[in-house]
Amino acid sequence: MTNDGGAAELIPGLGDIVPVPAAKPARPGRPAKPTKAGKPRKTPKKGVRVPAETLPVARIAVDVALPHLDRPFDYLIPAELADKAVPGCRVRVRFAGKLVDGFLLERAGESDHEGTLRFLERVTSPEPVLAPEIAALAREVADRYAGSLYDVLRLAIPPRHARVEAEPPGERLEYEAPGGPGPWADYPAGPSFLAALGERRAPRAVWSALPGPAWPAAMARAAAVTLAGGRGALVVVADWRDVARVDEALTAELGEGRHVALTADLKPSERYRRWLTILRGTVRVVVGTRAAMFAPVHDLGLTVLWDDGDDVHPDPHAPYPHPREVLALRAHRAGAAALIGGFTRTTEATQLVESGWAHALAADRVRIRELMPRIGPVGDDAELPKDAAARSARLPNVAFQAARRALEEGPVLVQVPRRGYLPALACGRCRTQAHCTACQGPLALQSSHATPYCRWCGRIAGDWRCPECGHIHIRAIVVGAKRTAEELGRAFPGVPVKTSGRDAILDRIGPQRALVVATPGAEPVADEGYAAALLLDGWALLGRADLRAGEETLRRWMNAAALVRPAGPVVVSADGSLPAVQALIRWDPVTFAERELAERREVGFPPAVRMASLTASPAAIRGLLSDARLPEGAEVLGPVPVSAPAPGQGPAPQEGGDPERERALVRVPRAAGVPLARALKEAQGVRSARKADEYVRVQIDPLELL
DNA sequence: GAGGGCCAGGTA
DNA sequence: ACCTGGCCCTCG
Repeated sequence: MTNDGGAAELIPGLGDIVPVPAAKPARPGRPAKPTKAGKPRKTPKKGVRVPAETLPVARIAVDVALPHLDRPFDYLIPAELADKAVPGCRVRVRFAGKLVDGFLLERAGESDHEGTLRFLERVTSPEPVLAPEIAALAREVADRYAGSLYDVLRLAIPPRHARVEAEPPGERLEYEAPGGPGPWADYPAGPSFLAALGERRAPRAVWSALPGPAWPAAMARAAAVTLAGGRGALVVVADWRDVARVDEALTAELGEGRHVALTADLKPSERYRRWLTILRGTVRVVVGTRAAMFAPVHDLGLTVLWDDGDDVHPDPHAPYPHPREVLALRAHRAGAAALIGGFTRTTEATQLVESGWAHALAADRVRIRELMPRIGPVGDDAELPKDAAARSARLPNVAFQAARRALEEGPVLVQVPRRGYLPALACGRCRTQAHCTACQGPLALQSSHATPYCRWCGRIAGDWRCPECGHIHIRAIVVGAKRTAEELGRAFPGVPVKTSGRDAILDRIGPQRALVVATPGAEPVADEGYAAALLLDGWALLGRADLRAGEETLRRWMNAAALVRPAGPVVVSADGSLPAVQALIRWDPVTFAERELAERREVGFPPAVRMASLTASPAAIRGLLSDARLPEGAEVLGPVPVSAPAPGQGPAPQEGGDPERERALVRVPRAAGVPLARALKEAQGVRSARKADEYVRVQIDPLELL
């Protein structure tokens, strides 16, 4: 900064005798290049290339990973590429001497770059794959998540498949208006929501879906009405099974050829083929998993997100954008409607309602009661059945009896938490989870120390005292289900046992009697609904040392319970006085989420605040933080050692993982989210420009706050 | 991240 | 006069 070329570099006193090369005045910070006398400026060796006659300057987003190079670079379009070099096309350019990929953002008449411009090396394909809407969206997403534009473009634009590109484009099919409100008749505000979609308005709703299998049809109807109004619709769901369900509903609603499904398991060619039909406007309705959030739907009129609390939604690639944020941004930018739906309510969606961004869209209580299952809790101290096999499966008697009766009528779902949850600390007497008195973070024990410490701020909690009962001893809650499908099978001899879990997920099952043992999120849909459901080991889910444990547990329970027939019995093994259990029993996730959000406001946790997590060695984290000009009110927690992988991400902690890796959290008021991202991005840029030794992983709004 | 210019200090 | 290494800056 002090060395800004020209006179500043001169030795005092010699300045007036040393000849100063003529500096380019317009560029402070860049020392003027003294062109050596007699040596002519280097000219490109390539054959004589001339720039295109009109708009010869191409602004290019270049594929370089460095944060400080995250800006467009200007190139000259050679005359022979003038027709192919259209905005949005893929190009190859020489950047810092190397050939790299890029996207042509726009063409311009001239450049404000002072130096000479290089020519584009080639146009990879004239297909304008980067639509202007997506380019602007990607920029905003990058800024929001402290990432770089190209990182987002990599997520947004699938790899090219040349042969597919050459195929003749299909034809756009017309679509007539659908029938009445369909499943939306069950919601008092449903018909007016649909009407607004049809009138090309932009209603935004957080939708509490009724239990049962009707939600894909409801989505399809909303998409159909949007399409009939002349606009496109984009639906994002968590996994391929939900994609298949919505796909089926869309086929029923729209007929063949008016929508596409995008999933990660498609072959690259098929994926690109389908994506191109969207890009080219042949098809304007899309359902897909998270990567579809960037699908370049023409005339976007509606974005839909299902089950926004599902932890598979955020993209695992930097900068880790969340579909809820991205779709909200898109809806906002495009003047499109937005629908965030699920059986439960996340605190984030609740925040959107409370801020006035979206309306709540729910059925009335009478209709909910007609369709919901009958839910009863059994606490830990519940009576065990007399049946020996059921005892060995540690199935509470109530659950055992309910399942036995229900098996007469159809399949019974048994939800068992996955193994490998993190151990949490709780009061030794009343089991209230132990929190840090300074920051409310979860307490943990490290094997070597006897005193618990806070996972977030690192404070030693030697003086812990239970806020509920005053007890001073802490114990570990042992988490992880030992029960197996085999054990349960023995309790119900003669009943076929099916399992659905991580490795082998069942999509759906028939109406025959069967015991279906599934881990949360992997429950198959029963064709005629389950006759009953047992939600086992609820305390293990609830006891997780995670900010979202309550919210997440309720989500998993309700997603399972929603698969049960109306009035079918659901037994949940958890203390009935717990708020999450109460919310389940009353089928009232909204009040629960509102309370949860109010509590987060009190203690300053997301989504009431914005957080960023920084993961690296302590030294690198400190380096980044000292470079970053954090916004007013920013508060740094930690760094503390990264203790274990996120729950649900794998069975056991990787022992021998880098002990140097630590994590710090930065929290700011919600309004300071973008300044925080900008500050961290800038600091990353400073570090990478000066070749900092180590990369710090920055994640905005991390899902896991352990 | 990589290549290049520039300076300093050392060497022929 | 020339070489070498390190630093720092730019990359269109």
